[in-house]
Amino acid sequence: MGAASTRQQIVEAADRLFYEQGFEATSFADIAAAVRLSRGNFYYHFKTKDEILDAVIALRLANTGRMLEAWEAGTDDPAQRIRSFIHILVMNRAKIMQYGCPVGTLCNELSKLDHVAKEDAVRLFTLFRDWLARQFAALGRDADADALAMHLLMRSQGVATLATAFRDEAFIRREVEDMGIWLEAQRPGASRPNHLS
Amino acid sequence: MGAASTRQQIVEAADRLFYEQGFEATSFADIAAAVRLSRGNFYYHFKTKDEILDAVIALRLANTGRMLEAWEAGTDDPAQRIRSFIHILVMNRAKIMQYGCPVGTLCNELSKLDHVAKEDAVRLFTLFRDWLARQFAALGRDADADALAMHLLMRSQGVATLATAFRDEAFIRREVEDMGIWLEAQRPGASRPNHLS
DNA sequence: GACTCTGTCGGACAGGTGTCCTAGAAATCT
DNA sequence: AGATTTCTAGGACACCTGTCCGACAGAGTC
Repeated sequence: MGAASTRQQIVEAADRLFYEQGFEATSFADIAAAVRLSRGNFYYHFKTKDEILDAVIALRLANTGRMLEAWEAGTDDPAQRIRSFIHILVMNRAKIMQYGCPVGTLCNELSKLDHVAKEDAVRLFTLFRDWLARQFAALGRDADADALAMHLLMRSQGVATLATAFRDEAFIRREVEDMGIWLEAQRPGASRPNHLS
Repeated sequence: MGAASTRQQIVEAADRLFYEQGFEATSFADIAAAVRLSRGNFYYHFKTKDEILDAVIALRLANTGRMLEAWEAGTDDPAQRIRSFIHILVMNRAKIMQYGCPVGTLCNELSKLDHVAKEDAVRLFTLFRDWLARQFAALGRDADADALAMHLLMRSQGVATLATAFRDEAFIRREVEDMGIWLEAQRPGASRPNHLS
């Protein structure tokens, strides 16, 4: 098993632990135990804990990018692509009810710690934001595409937070359905009492 | 200065620090320094860190309860009361853009830590939830009052999370305005394309 | 064979953690 | 006044943190 594989194992274990326990609450020892490696040996692969965090964020950025590309390749209908985004709330409901949204909770934690990697973590949000905005633009909502993207992002974040607090699966499904109805109302020409929703 | 006052000072400092830095990232030493007390002396007032957390949650529950009562006493119009709730996003925008929502971020952190006080923290959400549901019921939406309350809570949580990530005040104001429009559409008899929003 | 490079180990290091104790100051009561 | 309770200071305790080092095993190269 070469170095690349070990390094990758470390990053993947850190990715999972940072999500499930939080960045601060996860120690070198935790990650070492998960990969079954001696703690001191980490110094060879990563000089500091922040370096691991950078690697984890880079991994998440890559994974997210691939996911968005797959959604884009899956269909030509922008609305259908947006529905793919909405659907992750249902697909990942079990983990979300336990640990929240990986992006939102990480950004929150890094903000509180005033961590240097905070901006990097926000790039995960930006990835979704820009992708969603492109879909809304393709849907014919060029003028307010970014506002619509932020609105949808906001909804998914709010759903994740409350789902974690109340562990309420029915709530997730109800709000996801409502997001679908909202999305339908965004098609140009549809009757829209609200300027956003 | 008696014990009650010192104890209160400790809890208030812990309240602020838990909000700004997070529970895990705040040490006894941090709180001691903030109150200008010797670290070891904490044992007299609080046996463990969890006891401080309990006291902080109790303080927040009391403060929140008082705030809700004040909103209720301020006007007889349920819609106006709900607008008071929505308005805290604008009023506390500076702190929210830096540290997020005190309730949401605490619940997220305690969920990840699988902390015993998690349920107590959720009671802060429940306080808002039940209060909002009562207002929606008074507005004539008895059947789905709780769903509407959760929907509004979800929106405020989502706005807080994204506002922290992007530090975007215009986004807050735009979404707050949209929440006002949404609220107007919830009056019984108003035209509503969505079953919730 | 000797040599280098890569990867791993076990442990050392200084410093911080939550917790806990004891001695004494300060306030209160009789 | 003396006695008693309330509060505080300072530091000890064992443990854990992120960081870092020196020794060494194995593979590949000359």
